[in-house]
Amino acid sequence: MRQPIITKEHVLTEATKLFNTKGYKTTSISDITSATGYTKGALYRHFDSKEALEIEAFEKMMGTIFTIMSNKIKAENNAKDKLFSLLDMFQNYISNPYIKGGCPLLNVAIEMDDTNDPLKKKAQKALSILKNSIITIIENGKKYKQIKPTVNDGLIATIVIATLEGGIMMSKLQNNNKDISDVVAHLKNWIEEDILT
Amino acid sequence: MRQPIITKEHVLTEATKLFNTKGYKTTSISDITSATGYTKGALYRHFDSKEALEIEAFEKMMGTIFTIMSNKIKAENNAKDKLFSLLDMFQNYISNPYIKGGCPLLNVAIEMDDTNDPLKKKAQKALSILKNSIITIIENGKKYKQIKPTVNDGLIATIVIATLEGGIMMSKLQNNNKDISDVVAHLKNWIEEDILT
DNA sequence: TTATTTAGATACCAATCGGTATCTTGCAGT
DNA sequence: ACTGCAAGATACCGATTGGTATCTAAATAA
Repeated sequence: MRQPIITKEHVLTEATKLFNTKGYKTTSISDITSATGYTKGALYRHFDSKEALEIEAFEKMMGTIFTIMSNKIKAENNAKDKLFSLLDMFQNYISNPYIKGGCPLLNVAIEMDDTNDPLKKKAQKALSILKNSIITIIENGKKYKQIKPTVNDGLIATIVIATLEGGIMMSKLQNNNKDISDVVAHLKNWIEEDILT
Repeated sequence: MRQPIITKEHVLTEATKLFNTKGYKTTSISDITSATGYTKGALYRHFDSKEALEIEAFEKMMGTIFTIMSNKIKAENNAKDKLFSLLDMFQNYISNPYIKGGCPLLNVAIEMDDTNDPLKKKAQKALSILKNSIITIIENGKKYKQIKPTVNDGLIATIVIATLEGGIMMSKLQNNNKDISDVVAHLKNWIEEDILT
């Protein structure tokens, strides 16, 4: 049975796991072929190059995360619950990740930051989407008097993202849940005391 | 003129730069030899393997940073100034780094987190040293009534480190100083309002 | 001055890298 | 049933990987 769509999806899925755990440049084509059981010929029929596969894998991961995130945010009806559900998502991600290997954005940011690799631009874009969704929550929260009108939207988004990503790094390095939990608890506290009305 | 000590130092310095920018596993021996002008024969006389060189390079970087950090902390004589000098150090690091390529601890943590590479243990150790130096500042600050006796030392250290490392990631990804500056300003604010007496 | 040690250069190794050209074969359309 | 296309396998390419064995020559000790 030859099922090209399934084949492509299978390759993409396995490549995704490998890139996010081993790293993009340190994952070889043969790592992917031996993980899928398909050959190089099959892989290169569906993807123009390793670089194209890397990009598609990253975008798939971020697409998955942003879709889930968007649904969780929409499911809540006030700024506090929206922000908290986003924080909970990051916390749960460590113990029960949709994709193994930690945050794909953080991984690409660190691997590509000193390069001109196309993935760097993709990561910049992803970070900007993440930041904007937090800013939007806060803006709407202000409109409905749930959030102090004086706070700086962009600054809050930056602090939240930086703290979460740093917490992920620490928990992953130490195979802990503690650091990300502590970080999320602290952010919730901070939001309650300094951000909400 | 043959100067083995200088040669080894030269190789180690160039390897350090390459590892911290390109990544450890993606930097090849020939990258290092062409950066130094020395040959593979010279390199392998001074280092048993690439892995040994990686470890020595990482420890050199962390040693440099911890030495500078320790001096800056010792130069201040109260908890607030000690903490602020540490924050300033991280902020200045982005615009004027001792070692190019961002925080060596963060880089290794992300590259090695899903591996059993010996560098992972080294990074765990480095994180623990960093965390303990913050904890020590806070403990001493409590002793001299500069810091609220109720605060949780370890938690503060975790929040500070996570936020700083996340800020570094964001600034490096976007070639900014803004994110790390915002993050440091926020941490200073937080320390003044919630931590100090 | 001569002998010994050793820093560093050169030349090689098998294994693997990303990529391509070619070939076989399963499947859809007629 | 036959034909044509495309999915996937196989075999190859030159370049590069980390590592080693050998050789030359500079520095040191006698």
